[in-house]
Amino acid sequence: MVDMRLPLSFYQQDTLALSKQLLGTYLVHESPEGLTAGKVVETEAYLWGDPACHAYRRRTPRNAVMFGPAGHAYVYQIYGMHHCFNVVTAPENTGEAVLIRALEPSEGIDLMEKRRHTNEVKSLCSGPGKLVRAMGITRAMNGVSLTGGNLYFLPAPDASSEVVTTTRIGITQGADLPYRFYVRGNPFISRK
DNA sequence: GCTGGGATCGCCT
DNA sequence: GGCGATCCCAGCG
Repeated sequence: MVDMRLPLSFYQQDTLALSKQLLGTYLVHESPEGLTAGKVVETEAYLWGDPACHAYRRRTPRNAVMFGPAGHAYVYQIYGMHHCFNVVTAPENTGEAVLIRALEPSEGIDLMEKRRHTNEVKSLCSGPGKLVRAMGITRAMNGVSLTGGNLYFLPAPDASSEVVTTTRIGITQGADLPYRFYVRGNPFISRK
């Protein structure tokens, strides 16, 4: 059987380009509890020199993975209780990443409902903290490869849909930068 | 050592 | 729509 997962070269694209390229792809997690997958419908870019980026100041233990090679997972805890999942991009020693903000659930919806304690499919993955929970992604997966493990992306099967570009959510620094992207009209995004 | 704030969510009004 | 939960860690002293 052919391994369809997106290759390393996919993640070595320019970060803003990749933020848009990721829309329509499928994020898959083969966990011990079962397989879950969803279509990426909302992303945000965090760039080098961008004050909202965790790598803005310097390399620290928390953001170290962002400075590593592209195609790895950066998972961090936020507000003491939630986690966010990012795709590391850019060459080594350049801290850039794409935050995955929302998925349209496609596989393992029962398992997602169990993990999220809700049966409302529209809200299973409609936010960065929610999708991490629904997909069974944990802090222990910070730094894992997206090209050689059980967490990976599959190519977008359909023709690309219309992408809306807007400002990012929940930040104060760099709030005016147009680094948020989502699939127009998709009901599974975190907000308009 | 301390302390303030954060790429959020869900419940309450 | 507003706010409290909750904790790691960066930055400063």
